[in-house]
Amino acid sequence: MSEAQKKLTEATLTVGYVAKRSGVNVSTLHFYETKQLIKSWRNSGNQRRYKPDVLRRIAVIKAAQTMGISLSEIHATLSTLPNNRTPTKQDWSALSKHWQAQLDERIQYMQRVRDNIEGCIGCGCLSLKNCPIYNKDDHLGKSQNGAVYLK
Amino acid sequence: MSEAQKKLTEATLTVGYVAKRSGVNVSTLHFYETKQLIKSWRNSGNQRRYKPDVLRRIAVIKAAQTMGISLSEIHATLSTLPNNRTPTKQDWSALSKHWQAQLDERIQYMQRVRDNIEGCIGCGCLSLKNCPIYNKDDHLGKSQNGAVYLK
DNA sequence: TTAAAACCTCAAGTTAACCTTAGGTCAATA
DNA sequence: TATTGACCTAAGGTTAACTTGAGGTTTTAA
Repeated sequence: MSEAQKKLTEATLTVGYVAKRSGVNVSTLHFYETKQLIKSWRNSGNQRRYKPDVLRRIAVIKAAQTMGISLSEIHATLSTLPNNRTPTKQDWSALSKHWQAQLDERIQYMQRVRDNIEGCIGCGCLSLKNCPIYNKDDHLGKSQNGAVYLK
Repeated sequence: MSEAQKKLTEATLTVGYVAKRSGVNVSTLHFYETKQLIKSWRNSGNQRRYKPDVLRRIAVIKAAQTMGISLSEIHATLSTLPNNRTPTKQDWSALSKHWQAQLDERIQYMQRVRDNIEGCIGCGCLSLKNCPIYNKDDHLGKSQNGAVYLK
């Protein structure tokens, strides 16, 4: 299908509209594009145009960030989505399953921290060698640092 | 008297020793000092010397960071410790209680996210207005962003 | 005593995830 | 048609929490 036909048959969104609908800044959309988290094409005047499913994509990015997943991890996971077609509900569901598991791990780790923090602060394990908090035996400890932004 | 003996009798620690014992870099100790998280005095040659309780302080800082508490929050909490005497076990215990509560909140929030993420990704709340994840009604949502580093 | 190891300060670099600004172009509307 | 608002790029700024490097001093140990 030609570009012209696409525009006629599918709704195409401007960057300003997408920004308003998704609640992120235009600059963030630019930024996400450089990070290959979203994509767009250009109209004749070099302005960005988006397919509507970019909105869900952004929502997913934001949700994942809320879970403490970094943009690079998000990028990795998003790139498992089908490239040739608009993702289905099943596609998105699989993503959420993936992240749910990560989140479960993090929650368990936090619980362990919570349950040990007092003893740890009160104890004499100054070298941090025996501290249960520092002995993360699950692979959480080995994973690259994932910042959790709870804003 | 040798410096080694001094360490035994007066228990004053050098920056290198503290770094090794606590597992952080010397540069980090410098940095923490500029942030007023720890303190030291200088010997005649302008080198830092520490009281042994700096080790516990560092352990606490690290533990709090593990819980996702920012250095500025840690600074605020640490400054509630008595200034005039070495903190007792009770003092430290009070600190841990304080942070435990915060951690509980974060865990609950994460659980809410986990329990809602699939529905949220699958649902049509593209404006993010009705999404349970974005409607953090507890004061977690209003707090300054606290990065959780799970390295 | 003297060389190596440990310290010192100050400035600048690093990473993530954006935001801001400058200097222009494009598009919508009165 | 002309103006205003929306867009564009590229570079540089921001914050947190550190790290690295340069250039010089102090301590320790053989």
